[in-house]
This record gives sequence, C-alpha cells and structure tokens, in this order.
Amino acid sequence: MTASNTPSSNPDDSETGVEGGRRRATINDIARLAGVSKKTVSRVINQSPFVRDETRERIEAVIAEWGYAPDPQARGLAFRRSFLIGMIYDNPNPQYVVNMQLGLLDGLRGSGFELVVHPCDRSSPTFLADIRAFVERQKLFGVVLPPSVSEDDRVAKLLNEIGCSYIRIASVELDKPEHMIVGHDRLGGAQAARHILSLGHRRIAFISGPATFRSSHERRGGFEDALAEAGLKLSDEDIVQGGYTFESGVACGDVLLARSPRPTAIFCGNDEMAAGVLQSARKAGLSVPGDVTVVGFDDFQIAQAVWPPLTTVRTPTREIGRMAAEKLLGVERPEPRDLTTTEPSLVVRESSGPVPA
Amino acid sequence: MTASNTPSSNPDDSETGVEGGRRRATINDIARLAGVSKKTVSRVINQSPFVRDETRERIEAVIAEWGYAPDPQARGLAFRRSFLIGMIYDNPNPQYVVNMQLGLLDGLRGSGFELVVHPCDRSSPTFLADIRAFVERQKLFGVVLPPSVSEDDRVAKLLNEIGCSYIRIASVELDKPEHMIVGHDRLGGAQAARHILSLGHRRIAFISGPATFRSSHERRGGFEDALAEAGLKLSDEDIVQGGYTFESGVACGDVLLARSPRPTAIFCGNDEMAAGVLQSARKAGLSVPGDVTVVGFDDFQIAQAVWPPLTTVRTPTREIGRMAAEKLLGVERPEPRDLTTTEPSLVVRESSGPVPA
DNA sequence: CTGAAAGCGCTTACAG
DNA sequence: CTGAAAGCGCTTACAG
Repeated sequence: MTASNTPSSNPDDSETGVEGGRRRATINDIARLAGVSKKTVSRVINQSPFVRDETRERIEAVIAEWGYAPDPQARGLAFRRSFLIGMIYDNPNPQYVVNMQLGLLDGLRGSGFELVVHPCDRSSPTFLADIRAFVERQKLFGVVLPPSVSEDDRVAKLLNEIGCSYIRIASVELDKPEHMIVGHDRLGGAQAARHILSLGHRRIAFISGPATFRSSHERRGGFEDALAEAGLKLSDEDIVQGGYTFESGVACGDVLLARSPRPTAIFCGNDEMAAGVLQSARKAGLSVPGDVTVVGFDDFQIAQAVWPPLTTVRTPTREIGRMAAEKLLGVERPEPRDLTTTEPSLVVRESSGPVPA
Repeated sequence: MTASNTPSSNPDDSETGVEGGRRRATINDIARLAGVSKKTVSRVINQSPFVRDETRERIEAVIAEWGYAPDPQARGLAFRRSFLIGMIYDNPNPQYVVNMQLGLLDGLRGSGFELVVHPCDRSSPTFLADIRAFVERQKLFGVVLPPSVSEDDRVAKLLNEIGCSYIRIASVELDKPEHMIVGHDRLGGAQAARHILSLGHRRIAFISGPATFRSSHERRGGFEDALAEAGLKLSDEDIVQGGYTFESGVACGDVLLARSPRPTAIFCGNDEMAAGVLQSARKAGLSVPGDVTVVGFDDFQIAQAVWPPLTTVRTPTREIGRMAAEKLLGVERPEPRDLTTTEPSLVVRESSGPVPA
C-alpha cells in the first residue's frame, strides 16, 4: 500500500485549497480513499448495475463521509451535455412566469439540475437563431416551453434537429405525448359557461385573448361548446378581441357595456382583462355583479385584489411546471395524476351573480 | 503543409456530427484553420494583448467564418469557474422577481453569461448550507442578492469565505461599495411625505412593511424625516405594522379607518398594502381620495389595476438589476449614472387628493 | 464485475 | 509574440 493510498492523503491536507483551507473532493480522491479506480466510482455515480454490492457500499460510504458531489461541469464536458434546463418563454404575465419557474424548480429539486431562464421575442428576426445559439452553446439537457413559444412549431422543429429534448406546455396536444403537458383550457372555458348559465344569463359576451395565443381559442372553444349544449350561440358581435392586458380589458368593456341591449354577463379570456372590465363598468356607473356579471380566467393575484373579487377559473400553473420538469428528467410518478392535476377549476367569488331582474 | 492543415478538413466534413450533419467547431479546428496553436486562439478568445495584430486578425476571421463560440463548459472547467450568474432571492412579489430577472438579463446580454434562478427560504434550517452547495457545485461566477436575502450578513460572509463574488441590492449601503447597488428607498419615502403634505394633510398614518425587510425601515425613515421638516411627528399609534401583503393592507386599513379622528392620508409601505387599504375603505363606505388619501410604493402593475389608480413611488427595479449584473461582470459604463437611475420617483395618480373640508 | 488509456474543449504554467 | 505539455474532473470505448 503506497502512501498515496492512506487515509491521511485526504483532500483536507491539500495546500492548494481555496479560501477556507479546504479543497472539494474529486473523483480521484474518492477512488483512492475507497481503493478502487475512478471508473468504478463513476459507475456508482451513474448508478450502473455492474458494481458488486460490497464495492458500491464502500464507495458510497466514502462519498457520504466526504460530502462528495461530482462536478457538473466536468461531467457535462464528458457527457457533451450540461446539467442545465432552459425555460424559454415570452409570456408577459409576471405571476405566470414566477409560478412556472417555481413549478419547474419543484420538479428539478434534488436532481442536480439547475434552471436557466431565457425570455425571448417571437417577433424578433433573430428569434430562432437566438434559441439555437442558447441551446447549443450551453449544451442544454432540455428545455421547457410555456405558451406562446410552445405553440411555435418552428421551435419544436429546431429543437428536434439539434437533438435537444423539450416539453411544450400548451392548452391542447400539438406534438407527440412525450413532448407535451396539456393544460386543458377548454374545460375551463366550459366551466365558466356553465356557471354563467346556472345564474340565468342569456345575453352573454366574450372577450377573447390575442389570436396568437392558442389558449385564446381553447378558452373560447370550451365556452362556446358549453353554451351550445344549452342551445345558445354567440354571434360575431358578442365576441370582442382583446390582448390579454388590463388596458385591452378596459377598451373591450367600454365597447360591450355601451351596447343596448347590454350583455348581462361577460366572460374574459384572463383576469387582467376582467379587471379592466371592472374598471370600465365603474366608469359607466354600472355595478358588478348587480348590472353585469364578470368572470375571468387564471386566478392570479389580481383576481383577489380588485373589487369585487373575481369569479375566475384557476389554472394549476405551478403543478404543470413541476410535471413538465419531471417529464423532461424522465421521472416516473407512482400514480399518473397527470390528467386531473392539470385541469382547471372554477373559483366562485363576488363578481358573478344572478341575471338582473 | 499537411493534409490536416487544408481547408477541406473542416468540421463540416466530419461524419461524427450530430443531427444535421454538422459538428460545432472547436478551438482545435480554428487553430488548424488559422495555422496557429490552440494556445494562440485561446489568447484571442481571452483578449490577451500578447498577440500580433496580423495573427489576431487572421484568427478572428476564421472564428467569424465558422461562427465559432468557445464551449463555456470546457472553459469553465479549466478556469475552475462557470459562466453562470446566480440570482438568490426570497422576495415574494412576482413582479419584482420578474423585473429583477429582466434587468439582470439586460446586463448579461452579449456577455456569454447565463442566469440561474434560485429561490430560497431564509427561515429554513438548511438555508446557508443550500446556498453554499448551490454556489460551490455550480462554481458560480457570481451571485446577485435582492432583498431580503441581501440584508442577511451571514450570506455575505459565506460568499466571502468561499470566494464567490456577489452584489447586494438593498435600500441602504450595508457592505463595501463594490458589493452594493443601493436603491435609496429613503428618498422615496420623503417624496411621498412631501406630496401628502402639499395636499394639506396633517392627520397622517403609515402602514409599515415587515420588520424583517430593511426597506420597511428606510421607507418609513424617509417619510418621517420629511414630515419632521414640516414640523410633524408621527406618534406610535399613527404607525401600524403590516406584512407587505394585500390582506395585511386590508387589516391595517380596518384599524386605521375605524379611528376617530380618522387619518386623512395613509402612506403604505408598498402597493399591495395600499390596494388592501382601498378595499378596506370601500367596505367602510369611505371614498378615496374624497375621505382619505392613499399612497403606495413600488408602482407595480397592481397600482394601475385598482380603483382609483394609486399614487405611488416608482422604484426602477429593472434598471437596478441591469446595474447589478454590469457591476458583477465589471462592465464600465461611460457615464456613471448610478446615483440618479436607482432613485425612486413619485407617480401621482388618482388615489391622492386635497384634505377633506 | 473492474481498470488503464484516451478524450471532452478549454486554460495554466513554463519555455523559447 | 508563440507553442508543446500537462491538467481541469469527469466519461466513453476497449480490455480483461
């Protein structure tokens, strides 16, 4: 047994240590300390089945004792792939973005992967080139695409070409199942319709999100389908196009509330626009829900900060994010709760009420 | 000249390429193509002055022609430092978080650095150990700490120990200048006070944020100082402690508005709480600003979504983030706009008005 | 089941 | 001003 094989030649004895006098243990230290080759340590790290149990236990003990964690950078270089997950997004809503990040982080926790955020602009001429440079340069393990980036088939095509795994989050299945987490916004639209119908409303209007968001169409589709079941059909002028922003909600509200006969209920593609309609109603001297019922979508914080608090449809953004990350990493969940947990659910508050007499 | 030195032996001829039939150029390809050693290419990449102009130009031409970009992972391994910047935060406000991220990304753009997000919980028993593991494992180039993590001296101490550069974002200078971006919340508090005074108010109350946030004290301090200049002093009961949340704003509003005599103006530590006070006033049948003036702080989106839109103090979060990232990377700005651009500014909207007759 | 050699794409001493 | 050697901390073939 050589000197270099004795326990005393441990990392702490090193004089090349950084601040604090300690150097992080490397695979070589662990190998030497466990009396095996670094290749065998590597096998343990990578959970190879071809290691004798006794050997594995010895190595794991040394790893635990030294608090060794393999260097992701070195591992990445050898693997030709980093341990980084990218979130590429253009969603303008801060709460959506933060919830999604938290969800992704939930799914990544304990895996050793980290989250790199990458906002983008779909209308930029260098949009695709930027994404390609980002993914290739960082050798991303995979990326998660929330709407509306997720709805751009060019991005999926590009990712396929450069061999980067990806998960698209969207309101409808627009790729192979292994690349999708589906939010089922359609169901949410239907829930809003049934709630509004149950309150007796018949003169109903819809403020849609921008056509560039798939969710706009799904929320509307689900809403119209459920109305149809009750024998109601929205005419073209019952539908006004907004932009998912507060200001567009005010503008659309101004248009709808000036009509006569006035709609008694307005379903809005998201909470921002619903808050805008509230504003518009106030300007027009109309009470909510006394004169008009307003229903939103998302159940973001704004839904509770306005007056009256919004009846809305909650989307489990954080849960969806967690599932996307787990799917990307190939984590198998004991119970496949996928369908149920991504479904939206109605939250009844005070902005909806019976049809005015 | 050997065959391997001819242009035809370029990366595209490789048959080991990934999907798309291309392999990314490496430093070896560039060296061969330019007829120099890879060390010299490395010098060009790292902007070493010890390269003849002619040589440099030749290499740069080859780099441009092949669209070569050095592998950050390999570079990081050799440098013992990654090209990753961490944002370690516990701020609960989504808009703050997103604005800060956008600002950091502004400052990082074009530098080759990427942003890794890392929310944390200051009350967790593993708080410091988690940060240490994160920073050391990823060999972070540096980290940015927004409030309230930035206010925790244990974090700064830890970062110093492990030799990781950091920038603390806070409302007051609590570290060496090279580690600080200061937001000067104190000035914002004073601006709010002067505005309220100019409207003739004398019965004034303050809803403070949680004591764990330094900004709570700064905003209050600036507010009280400016009141003092006008000969006004807040008594203990004029100050109510909230928690920076909408709900706490409602609760504090309920307390203050039930008093008699009632305050004619309430300055709130942030917009969330101001929105809560609006809610409370509505419940009490009080009009804003007819019966009571309400002023917030931050100018986040909620300030414009409530009714009436809030008079508030805008903090340039995104700008501050950009400056933090630039400072971390050591970017020198032509004009040192530091002081002026981090200063808050008053935004007058409709929630403030003259003292009721 | 285990290991010695070569390599991932860069940089740091060390020469010249 | 430029380069050959060794090394960063891992993994992938290839042997045995």
